[in-house]
Amino acid sequence: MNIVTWNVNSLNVRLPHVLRYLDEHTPDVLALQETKVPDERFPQADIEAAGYQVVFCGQKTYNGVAILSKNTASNVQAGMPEFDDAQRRVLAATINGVRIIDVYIPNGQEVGSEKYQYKLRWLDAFSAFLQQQMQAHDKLIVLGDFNIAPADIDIHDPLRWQGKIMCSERERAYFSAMLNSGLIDCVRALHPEAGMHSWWDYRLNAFPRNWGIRIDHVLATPTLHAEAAGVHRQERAQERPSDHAPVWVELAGA
DNA sequence: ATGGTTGTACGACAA
Repeated sequence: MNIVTWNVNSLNVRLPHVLRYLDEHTPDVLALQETKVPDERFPQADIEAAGYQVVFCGQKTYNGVAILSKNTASNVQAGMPEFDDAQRRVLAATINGVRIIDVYIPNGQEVGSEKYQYKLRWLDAFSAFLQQQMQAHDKLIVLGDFNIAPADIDIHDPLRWQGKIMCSERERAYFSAMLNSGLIDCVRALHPEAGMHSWWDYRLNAFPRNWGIRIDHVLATPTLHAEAAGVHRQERAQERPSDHAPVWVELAGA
């Protein structure tokens, strides 16, 4: 199974990019974040015309997640049952016998801010939700925009970013806990080298300078046997691109 | 230089 995560930063703007990507790469599953589309206006027909099924959970202006797949999704769950949240950031579904959890983890804005506190509360809830999901499913993938750079090797300029949002010790501790629970960071496991960035700021000419950070991740149970992974960074070089590139993983165990 | 760009929506705010 080939699975991809992509923060598209508005599906209204990026629908043509997504349709072309599906045509070029034909992934089995594509998890999107920041669709910024209410459910009643989701472009379901366009995606189905491309040969994909889709489940989605969105809202106006902010957030929003969707899972596109060749095969049917079952046991679809929007949001975390134990965490009442107006922000649409979680969508779980079972596809090809694999539990897939699509996440858009809060950005947090700045360490110490109110939004940072929300990010930490949100991560507390997600940790509990993930633990429950892992107990229920032997084959599980959690993927999406984590807004966490797990280690200094994931940052173009670690000194500049030290202790900043997405790099603070408290945020990284949540990521480490997911690995300690038995999940594998597929891209890092297959690519120990630096430079596997997934996000480049629109500002400061960051992409041409390769001032990137690795904050989009695919974590999988060892039962899924990730055998190849990478970043489709050419998508960041397209006309009117998202500020994130797709991150893909090929799994032999599903 | 603590800079600047994009999306949403039409003025800020989020990222």
